[in-house]
Amino acid sequence: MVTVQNENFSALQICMSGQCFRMDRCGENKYRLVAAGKYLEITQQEDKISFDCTQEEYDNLWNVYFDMETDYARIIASIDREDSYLMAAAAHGKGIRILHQDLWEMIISFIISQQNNIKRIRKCIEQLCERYGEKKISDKGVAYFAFPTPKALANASVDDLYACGMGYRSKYIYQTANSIYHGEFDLEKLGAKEYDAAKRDLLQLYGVGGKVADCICLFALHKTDAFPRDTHINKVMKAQYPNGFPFERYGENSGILQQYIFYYDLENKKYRNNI
DNA sequence: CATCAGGCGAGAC
DNA sequence: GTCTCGCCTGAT
Repeated sequence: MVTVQNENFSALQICMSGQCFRMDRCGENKYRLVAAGKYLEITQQEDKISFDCTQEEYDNLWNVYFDMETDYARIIASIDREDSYLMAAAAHGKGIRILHQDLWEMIISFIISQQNNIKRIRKCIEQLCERYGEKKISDKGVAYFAFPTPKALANASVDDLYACGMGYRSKYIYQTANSIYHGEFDLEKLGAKEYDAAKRDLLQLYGVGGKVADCICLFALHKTDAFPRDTHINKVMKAQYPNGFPFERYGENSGILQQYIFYYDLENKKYRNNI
């Protein structure tokens, strides 16, 4: 067990911010996650976070995965105090962090995410993992499925993927998995590139358009200047930033602010629906 | 029953 | 380059 203290970490907000589809709440203050082929449980009481793993695993994996060395309070402090919408959004989602997730997993996950809702995206991904991922048992004896390898998905037919509930995205997954598995698209070279170049490359993948490419850049390659625009963000931009979002001011932190806005809008919607 | 979900590709112009 | 259209599926 590794316990750390951080005021800008909320396991709940990370679950709900929609960047990670394989982390969820499993108890009052408990959360679980499958990432990097491993299963992790987290308990959080206010700013005290306990990771149920060895110190070595924390240092080598989760410390990076959860972006623990980045000072999110400083980023929030850089927000224009006269921008009351952004101030409120950041205050509300101050425990969100931009995760360092697996590139291949994010490519497939965000292809699935298009024209889809978060609940069903999660279901689709679990379906794929159960059918094509390796079954594993954690140190504590919990059974889980790792995310499928490129080989496993490349060997699935379009019909198989259709049967898994991927719908019209089946052909995208099929072709993208194959072009990656057969080395026609090289994942290795992407990380070193700048945001613009990485995005341009990702757009070559069948089923990856501008929004999905930005999500991959932000959540896997950690290009925090990527600013994914979905239907919700577009609505907010229109309502709150009719003259444009101040990208020049926020530069490489724009993507982090996008997550605060996305989560804030999501929460506001829930609140409105519960009246 | 229509509309909408964290869009995208294809084709028309 | 910009616009329109069709698309799996489940929830509301």
